[in-house]
Amino acid sequence: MKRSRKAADASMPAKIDIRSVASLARVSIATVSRTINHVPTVDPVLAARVWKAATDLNYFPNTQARALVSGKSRLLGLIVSEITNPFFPELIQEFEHAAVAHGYEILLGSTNYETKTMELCSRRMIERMVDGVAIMTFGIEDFLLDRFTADNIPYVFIDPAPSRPLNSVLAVDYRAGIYEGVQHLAVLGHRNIGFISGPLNRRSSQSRKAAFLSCLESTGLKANPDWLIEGTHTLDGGHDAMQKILASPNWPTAIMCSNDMTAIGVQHALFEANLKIPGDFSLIGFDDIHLAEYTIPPLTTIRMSCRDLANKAIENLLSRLNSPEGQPEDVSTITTRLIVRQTTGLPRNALQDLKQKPSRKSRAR
Amino acid sequence: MKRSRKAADASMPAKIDIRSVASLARVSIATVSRTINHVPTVDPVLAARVWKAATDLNYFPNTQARALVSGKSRLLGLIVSEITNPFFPELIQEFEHAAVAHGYEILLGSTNYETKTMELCSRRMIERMVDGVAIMTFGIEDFLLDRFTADNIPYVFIDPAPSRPLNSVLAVDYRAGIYEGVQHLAVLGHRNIGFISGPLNRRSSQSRKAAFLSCLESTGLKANPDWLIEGTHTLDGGHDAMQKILASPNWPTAIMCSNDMTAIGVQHALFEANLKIPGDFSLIGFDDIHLAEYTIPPLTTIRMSCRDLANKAIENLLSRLNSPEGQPEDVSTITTRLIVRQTTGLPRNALQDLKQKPSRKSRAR
DNA sequence: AACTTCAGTGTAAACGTTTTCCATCCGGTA
DNA sequence: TACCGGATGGAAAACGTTTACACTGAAGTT
Repeated sequence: MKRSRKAADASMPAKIDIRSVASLARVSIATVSRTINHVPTVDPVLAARVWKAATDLNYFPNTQARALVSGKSRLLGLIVSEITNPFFPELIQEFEHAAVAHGYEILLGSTNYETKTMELCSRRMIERMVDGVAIMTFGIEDFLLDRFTADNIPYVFIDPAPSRPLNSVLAVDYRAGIYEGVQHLAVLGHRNIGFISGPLNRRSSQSRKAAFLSCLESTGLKANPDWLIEGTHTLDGGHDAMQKILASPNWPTAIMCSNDMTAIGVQHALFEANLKIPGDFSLIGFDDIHLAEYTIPPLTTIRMSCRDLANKAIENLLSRLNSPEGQPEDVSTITTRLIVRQTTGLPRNALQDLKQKPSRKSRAR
Repeated sequence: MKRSRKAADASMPAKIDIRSVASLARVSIATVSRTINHVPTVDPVLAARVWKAATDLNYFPNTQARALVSGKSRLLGLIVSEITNPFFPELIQEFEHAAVAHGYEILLGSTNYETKTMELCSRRMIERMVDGVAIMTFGIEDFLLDRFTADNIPYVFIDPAPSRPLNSVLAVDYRAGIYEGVQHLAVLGHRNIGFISGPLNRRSSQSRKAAFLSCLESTGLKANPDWLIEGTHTLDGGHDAMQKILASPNWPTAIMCSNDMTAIGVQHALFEANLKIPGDFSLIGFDDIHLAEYTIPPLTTIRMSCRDLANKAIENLLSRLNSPEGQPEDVSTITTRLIVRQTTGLPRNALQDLKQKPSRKSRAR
């Protein structure tokens, strides 16, 4: 009665805890703890007995108890936008890989772009005492960040949060890749380029759009509002956005998308409309998910290395975790670059134009 | 000195725990606990004070401590094969949705088809004291199952594990959908059908292959070993498998795939070889991931509803969790069915054959 | 008026670990 | 022989909760 809250009926297998191991190995629980934590001062003979007992009993230490007393959960939080966008599984996999390499596990949260869900995710991270958290999605509310700070949990953003310390941001150089993309199109002869963004309540969507606009300008091209569509970073979003562009009075000759899923949606809208890629429209995606190689035709896209992203995030978190006081680590930068495949080509009617007004080509330079 | 292990320097924000809430609300910690756990007997006046204090302090209860003492983590484990196969994120999302609806969170594990990783995942599940676990991937070693049993953790499989209790299996009726698929092809006139399986060390891969073979037979068709390829359930695997088939002396006129990613890989191999779908080859996938609607052309496939799968798994786990002693729940069955899109059509040379030997068509019936 | 109930509250034990501190043991030295 | 110091092991406190139990009043019953 004393031992257990529930009546322990004989048929029930005995609980396997540190005490069972200790008694089987004929040592104290302290010695068991020291042994499995590889404290060097324990006598090899006892250690051997402990290991034998532990494996015989199939003993797994209880992480919750461990975390509770040590104050370290060896858990890293990862909050992403949407697990069904293949970019994130790839990121998650890299993140997990890097985490495990450093002896951590990950606790995953997916916000589905909802503020409420984001709050729930953050709560979970705190309740489960993560040692650090990587926020790979849009704006988190300040009171949650304050709560992280109060619990001394370092966090890292994928994009500049203006109000927050510099050592907690992972700066992505969207401009590099997007500039390459715009240049690539311009060189092919495209002058009219549309852009389908992600949901604009996300900082990273805004950044990508802003980068596009700025690159357009520095290439000497003008944006047409009809071709600047807010998408949702989903297949359906890309499809619908392209239909809107097709419904506009003039058509661009090329489309850039804020992510690859959008681009695949665009491909499909064009397929339905019986328009050819790159014959009728050139298309550039963003992210370079594995699938991009496998679309028909394979997608020209801008690569943002999720391995880089994951490694830099973990590195940042870990260094702040282990250092005395979150010193101002230099800001990590993630670069992006164009991967040319088969969805970009000469603009529609390029040959025809060439024949009719041969002067234009030379004028364009 | 007594209060804290580390010297508590004044600059450090005070820990927010149940005690802080209790003292701010001027009640005992028991009352705080009862309030936040919605025990009905607490005086509304005090409850109000507690809630106010909790929100003022931004208090989140520590899940680890909670789990430790109550013996319930309110965590459900989910072990999948491979997070980068889009079927699984869709499944995970459904699973999480259903779990949250019942007040549970999920702990995710991804095995990448490696036995070692599977063991690590299972360990984590046990160490973190999950209340139940759904195993949506291939064979787990017996000693791990025994450990689950020892800890009184109910588990559920996606496929019959012969040696295990019936109430822990989720039986998928692969045959229903595959039969529809084979029939569909046969009616179109296909007599030579290839099959690209998943990795055959997985029970569910074996089941799908066996179902295909059996359906082929009952349709009166014969299997050709050259067209029975073991794939990997990945894009690359599908691509490579199709190349093998193209290298064989005779070509089938249709291909069925054990999952959609494989089918997309096949599409790409055919694109590279400049062969048309469904003109040269008809193609059927399996799973019906969201992407299947978006391939070019859209993929005919066999739907296995991951919502069904997730809901049934959770239902099963929960009912065994709450019932006195794991009573023999009736086995849940998941059905599959054909979704016809645009990758299936008449066999290659069908019209030609028709012209040349009109008798064949009638003989075929 | 003296019991019984009972709702509502607080105290303290438990959960399974880690970690501090102290006791013991050993060999070596004076 | 007595003493010291360095290993090494064990007892017990601590982590932040839940929950069994005991206690308090007030209300209802005789």
